[in-house]
Amino acid sequence: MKPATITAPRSPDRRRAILEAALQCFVRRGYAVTTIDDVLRGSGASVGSVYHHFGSKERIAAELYVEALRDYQHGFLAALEQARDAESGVRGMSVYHLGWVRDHADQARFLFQERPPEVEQAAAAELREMNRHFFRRVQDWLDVQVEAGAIRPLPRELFHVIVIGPCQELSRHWLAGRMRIDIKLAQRELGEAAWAALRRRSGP
Amino acid sequence: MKPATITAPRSPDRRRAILEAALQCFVRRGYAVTTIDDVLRGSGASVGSVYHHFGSKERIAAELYVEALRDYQHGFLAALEQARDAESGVRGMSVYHLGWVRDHADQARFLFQERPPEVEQAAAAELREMNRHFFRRVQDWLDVQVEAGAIRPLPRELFHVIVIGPCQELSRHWLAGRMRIDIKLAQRELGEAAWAALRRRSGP
Amino acid sequence: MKPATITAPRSPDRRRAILEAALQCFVRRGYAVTTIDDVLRGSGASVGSVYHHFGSKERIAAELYVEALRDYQHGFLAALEQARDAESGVRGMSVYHLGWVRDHADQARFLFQERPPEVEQAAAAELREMNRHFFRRVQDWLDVQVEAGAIRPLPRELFHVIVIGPCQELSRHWLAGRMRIDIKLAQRELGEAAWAALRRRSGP
Amino acid sequence: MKPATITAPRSPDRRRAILEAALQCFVRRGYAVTTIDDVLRGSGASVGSVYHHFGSKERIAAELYVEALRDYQHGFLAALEQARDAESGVRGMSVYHLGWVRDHADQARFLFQERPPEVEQAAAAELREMNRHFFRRVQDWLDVQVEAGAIRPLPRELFHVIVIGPCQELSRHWLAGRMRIDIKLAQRELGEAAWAALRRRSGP
DNA sequence: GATGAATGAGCATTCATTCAT
DNA sequence: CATGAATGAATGCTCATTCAT
Repeated sequence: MKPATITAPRSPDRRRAILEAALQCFVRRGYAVTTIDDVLRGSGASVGSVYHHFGSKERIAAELYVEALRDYQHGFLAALEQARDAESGVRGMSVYHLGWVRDHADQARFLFQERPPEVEQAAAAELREMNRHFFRRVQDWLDVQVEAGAIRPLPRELFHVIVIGPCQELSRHWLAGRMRIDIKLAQRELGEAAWAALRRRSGP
Repeated sequence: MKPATITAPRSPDRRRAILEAALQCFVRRGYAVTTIDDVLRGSGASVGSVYHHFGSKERIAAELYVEALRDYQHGFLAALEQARDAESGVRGMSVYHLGWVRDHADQARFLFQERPPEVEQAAAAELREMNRHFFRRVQDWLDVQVEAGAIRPLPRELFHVIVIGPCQELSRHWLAGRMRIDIKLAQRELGEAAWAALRRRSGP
Repeated sequence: MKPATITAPRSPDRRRAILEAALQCFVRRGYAVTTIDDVLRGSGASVGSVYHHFGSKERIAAELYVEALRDYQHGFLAALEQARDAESGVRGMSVYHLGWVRDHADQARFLFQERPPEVEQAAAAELREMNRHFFRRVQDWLDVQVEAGAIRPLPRELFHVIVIGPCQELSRHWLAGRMRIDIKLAQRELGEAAWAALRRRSGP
Repeated sequence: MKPATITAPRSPDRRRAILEAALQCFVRRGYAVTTIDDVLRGSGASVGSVYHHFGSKERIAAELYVEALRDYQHGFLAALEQARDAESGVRGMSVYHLGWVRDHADQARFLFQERPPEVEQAAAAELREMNRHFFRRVQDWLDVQVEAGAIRPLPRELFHVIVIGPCQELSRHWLAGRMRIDIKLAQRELGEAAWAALRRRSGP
């Protein structure tokens, strides 16, 4: 008599294992240089299994890419849209970005450090849709704040660049292990810097 | 095992031609994906010649990397050290970075977008030395300004990140052709943003 | 980067076919000068298949080397240990050596004529073990005969050299086709010579 | 005023240096695996210089081969032909062979361990002539001894093999560093063994 | 779903050799 | 005589992918 343990379906575990091993490899050695064999060794799967589930190396990467980006954007919008005012919104972006990077280091490495063109291309359709939606909502929020006079008018490209740029730069160094800094401190200071750079200044 | 046929035109610029072709390739297709053959076709050199001069694909890239970084850092320090005051120094960094990127687009693409680990490693010794010197001098300048009360005290890592981060982020998008913006405008606005974020604020 | 076309006949003897083709090549042209392509043509396998099974050219050779040596040593010990007395033991070694060479000409060529250092090194661990066991057992036999007064005492290194040396020298010439001689005759005469050189002589 | 030192011609030194470096390389790494570049590094010569003097890698080796063999054979015949009787002749061969090997270790390694077919072929004409002369004279000596009843009649191939085989086998092990033995002892014992194997035995 | 042997185009690199200076 | 840049065929090996079991 078998005990009543419910045997979980193999397949989802396999997929997960493969994705996780692949992420490790992409992030440690780089996508272009990672071989399917590396992924096999890391996941315990067989070649056949990998190709059964994903069909190609590109598509493994594409799946990881989309998954990570979706998670990042989802949280970003949630944080932004529940902000009470312009200042907490702007500061919140820095806080969110750095927090997400800290909590999803490998996904962040893959998303922000590597951008293998083949992969972006393989995920292009889905990416386009996601980005369109994401940037529209960020822009909507921004337009409201500018109209309300809380944020100074700026070409929209610069807005994103001013807020996220420092976070990204810091993230890159931090993720590469080239910079040891307290993330909480960075969240505060980069939020402060972003707000200082964007807020509407009345006086001189 | 039998040898070549006819020795080709002895060009004193073989090295240069190879470096330039390689840069083009690395930047268009990516380092990992560029083949020596691509470089051959681009430069008109023969395999043997490439290996005679550089010894490996890595070392071609390393040479390009060091060369580009040296040029960037040299100009950066020159701009910084001839600045009259803190404000023009800070604004000057944004101006310099974006200007250098615009004027050396391919070198910038290679330096800032691609960072193949093998290449960094191949150039590691030289890089370490260059970076040590560079950051010491930047830091020295910064210490003076902070001491003089012109710039607010900040962990040194954040300083660089706040000034260069937005420029880098914008550069990346611009170099990737994903953003069309007037560089002069960006120089002004990102300089403004950086200065707003760093200057010592007296009142609220 | 796109893959193969049609999977070829799944032969359980792929390994064997590769080993045999490789032996032919190594022996005809020399190990260093044999190309993987030669082995491919000789075996009908594909590059991938060869590397799937062996991993490197060296390891193909190492496997052949160990296999041949094992066979040689196994038979040698069997012959030695079933010899009735010292004389038949000593004569038997010459007989065995020359017989084995005649019956395994290509393996002998590989084992005794070529000794590519890379190959010995690739098989080093296994070889060391085999040789230790082999020489211990030969030495044990010899010690008994010397103690019994049938063979004159000699530094152990010289014993082997006196018995096998002439066989080896003859084998080399014979295998290289530089000497045409009746092996049976050589077995008798070299056995005779070895015995004459080793037996304990009573009178002057 | 220059001092009266006679400046020796450069060329012979260069040739020597190249030959010596080549011998080292051939012997340490193997002929097939030695590159012209190895020889350059070892000799301080330039590619051009090597090709000026020798014309090809093969011909460097051929020259070394012939030179070594000539020296070996010359001494061998001298020793043989000044022997007073059969016994001292036979013993003398072992003594000479082992002595030459000890005194010309690298040349011996090249001559006896490596026999790259290309090299033998490149020197074929000269070799044929040398060997013909050498073996004729050895045979002549032998015929005399057999006719005089001092040495038992044997197929001529076996004669050489019985005398030189043990020396060769020992030399190989000794040259490879696999055997540490006193050469004087070996000379005596292998000479003894050879004589025991060849002398005409009167009684049973 | 899983497995792993088989495939072969493609790649980085080596190396003997030539020849203009 | 010496030098070393240039040549390019050849080589060992990798790797994404297929497919019979």
